[in-house]
Amino acid sequence: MNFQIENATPFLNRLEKELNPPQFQAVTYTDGPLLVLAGAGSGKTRVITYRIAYLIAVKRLAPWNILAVTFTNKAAGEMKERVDVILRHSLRGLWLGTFHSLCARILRYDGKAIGIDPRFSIYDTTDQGAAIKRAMAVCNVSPKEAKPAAILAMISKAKNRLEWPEQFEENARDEYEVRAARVYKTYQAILRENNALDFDDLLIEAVRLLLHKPEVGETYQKRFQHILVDEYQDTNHPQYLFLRELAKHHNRICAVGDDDQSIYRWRGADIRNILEFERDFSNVKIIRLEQNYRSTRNILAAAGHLVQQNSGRHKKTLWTDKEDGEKLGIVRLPDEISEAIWILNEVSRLYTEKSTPYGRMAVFYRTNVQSRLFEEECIKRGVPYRLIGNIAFYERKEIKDVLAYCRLLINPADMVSFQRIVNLPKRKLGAKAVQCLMDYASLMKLPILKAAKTIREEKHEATIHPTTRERFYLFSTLFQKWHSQTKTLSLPTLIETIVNDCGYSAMLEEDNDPQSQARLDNIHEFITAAMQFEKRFDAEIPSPVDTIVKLAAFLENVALVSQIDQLQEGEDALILMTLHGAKGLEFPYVFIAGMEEGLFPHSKSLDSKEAIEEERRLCYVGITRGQMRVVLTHVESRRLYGRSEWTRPSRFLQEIPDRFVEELCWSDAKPSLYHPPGVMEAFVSFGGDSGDWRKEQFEPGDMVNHRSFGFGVVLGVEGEGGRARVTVDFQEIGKKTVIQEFAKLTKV
DNA sequence: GAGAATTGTCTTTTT
DNA sequence: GACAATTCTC
Repeated sequence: MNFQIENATPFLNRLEKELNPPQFQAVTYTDGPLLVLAGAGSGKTRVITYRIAYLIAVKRLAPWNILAVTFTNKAAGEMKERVDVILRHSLRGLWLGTFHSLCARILRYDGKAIGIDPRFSIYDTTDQGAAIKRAMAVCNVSPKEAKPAAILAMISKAKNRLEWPEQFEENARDEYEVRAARVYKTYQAILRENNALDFDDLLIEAVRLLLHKPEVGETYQKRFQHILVDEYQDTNHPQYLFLRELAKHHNRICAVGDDDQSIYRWRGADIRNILEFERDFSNVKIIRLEQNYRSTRNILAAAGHLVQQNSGRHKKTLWTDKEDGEKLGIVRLPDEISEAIWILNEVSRLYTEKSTPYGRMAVFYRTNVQSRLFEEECIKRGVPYRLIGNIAFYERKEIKDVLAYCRLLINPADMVSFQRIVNLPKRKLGAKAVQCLMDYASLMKLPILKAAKTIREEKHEATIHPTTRERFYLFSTLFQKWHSQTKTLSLPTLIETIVNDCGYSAMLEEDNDPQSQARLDNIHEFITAAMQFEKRFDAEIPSPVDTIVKLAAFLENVALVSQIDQLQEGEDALILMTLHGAKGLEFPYVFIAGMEEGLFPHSKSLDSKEAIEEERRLCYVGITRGQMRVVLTHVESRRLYGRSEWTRPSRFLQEIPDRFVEELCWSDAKPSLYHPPGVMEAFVSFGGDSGDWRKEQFEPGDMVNHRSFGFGVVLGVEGEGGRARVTVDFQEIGKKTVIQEFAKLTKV
């Protein structure tokens, strides 16, 4: 057995040296189900990776017998890498991936047993949208009486309860739900017709397979002697069932998580999974990891007191042997613009005065719209920044278009893809003709691409004009051609050929849209990704494989790997992201903006206790990302959705005991780290002498002087008096809008 | 079928 | 206020 390591003792010694006692126990306990309650910063990932290594190196397990599940592909990738580094041993056969990718894998191997064609497409949110709209049209439900997204949400919830359309119909309590049930049924029929599964289907079909085909289930149950799950607090019901079924035989499942960091209830995560783990599995051992290696005492205590307000949680007390550190800063500012200015002032200051690299600082906010001001402020000052988690690469239109071509090549029955590209670039195949063809295909039970090909010969089909039929035929021949080339072309060249042959690149080159070049670049990036994928693929599977198989594997990868790792290493940039995006990360300096009632906690969570508790956990997650210093900002009035409103400070601010907090207020005369010049100095004087700069009226054309921005010319004035917003073209830094009473402008 | 006008939406997000 | 999605108009 070539994966064995000759001598396990050095490895064991190393474990004892590098892990604290509870961590060591969590890595080496293998007698039964294990729940590791790992507080923030307690070395959770470490435990999982070392445990995998331990199982292979000491327990002599084949990688093949281990199943490790994570929530994101990024986490999966990092984990594999880390185990690689520890073991320096082949991990071939190790199943490590997300729930969705592992379920897809099982279904491709064994889905046949429950009637699933292994070539199925995976539909993402956009594809689902197209399918649901079609289903609604079929059922005569207009998008006005029910929003497609709302119906989809209902369906997804039903699926998470494992309710098939029939049961959903039975349980329907009113006319609306009865109709929703009909749409659900039709939607499922459409997916089946297109040989497609949506994300929820991947999970529930895998569960169905395991439950109803014991002979299939058994092989997996026997195979996976050890199962490891990360972020267990975020599992939903089908995921729980999936694990429970797979763990049946060996009963050795190790779940790692932190109920205090459960922040995805709104998308189906069931916190009860982690709270009731002991009930779900027999003879459970619980290990708590309570030593935090990340944050100072003040940060930890503040976060701990905050989250303590929540009911129904596993009790645990995090501790650290680090020093107290600085208190948490709380800053109150007049509006969201000064908030961005203030935070960026701090960032610049830390950068210049303390030589803190930008990459060691992060700004978190509750909603994505808040990011804009920070982004603008960064641009104005030339501070490099990295906006995390906006539009995913594979969500871009041009990429989805190319993907649709590829998918149709693999799965000729995929109507959603067909519909997307049949007239893109323009082929004079309008919506009506396409609809007729789709009806024809459904009627004849033909894959849509086959229908496009044969409709030319269909003499009885009078609804479609012969010329149009010819065009459909022409379209289908493209795919025939590509199919014949899959034997000779490499994966990237195949995709390139597709993009060129179908006229897509020509279309982009010809039009005058300034975005087109960027689109072309994105497509090239996509082809590069295909190239890299092929390289990896060839390394793992050395025997020659038809390109069509690689394409299928690549699409699978793309469908499940939503966004490429946006946090590039070695690049020094300020990190901007939502609090949700922050989970699992850490930064020496953390700013959390928008600590106001209605924003954080968000207005949509104010009327439910559970929702508020989730917001509180989110705040806990945010604060515990900080290693050295955490500053929370809130504003008096905030402009949201076009209107400006007065706000109240977030309740979370009051829930942190005073002794861990210092109010950083502008009237504090002593200059401190959190009391930068420029804008802040304006605040200082604000309380004291009322200089005439407050009353002064500026007009466009006035020459002015600013304490830190220097000389400039007024371009425009909005409003009156101290609150007026004055736009000035500064000599040094260019155009900028300042609020008169803080900017302390003087006429020259 | 393309471009203009209007309407509606505005939490978090992975798969 | 910003943006996307839909509907209207030619």
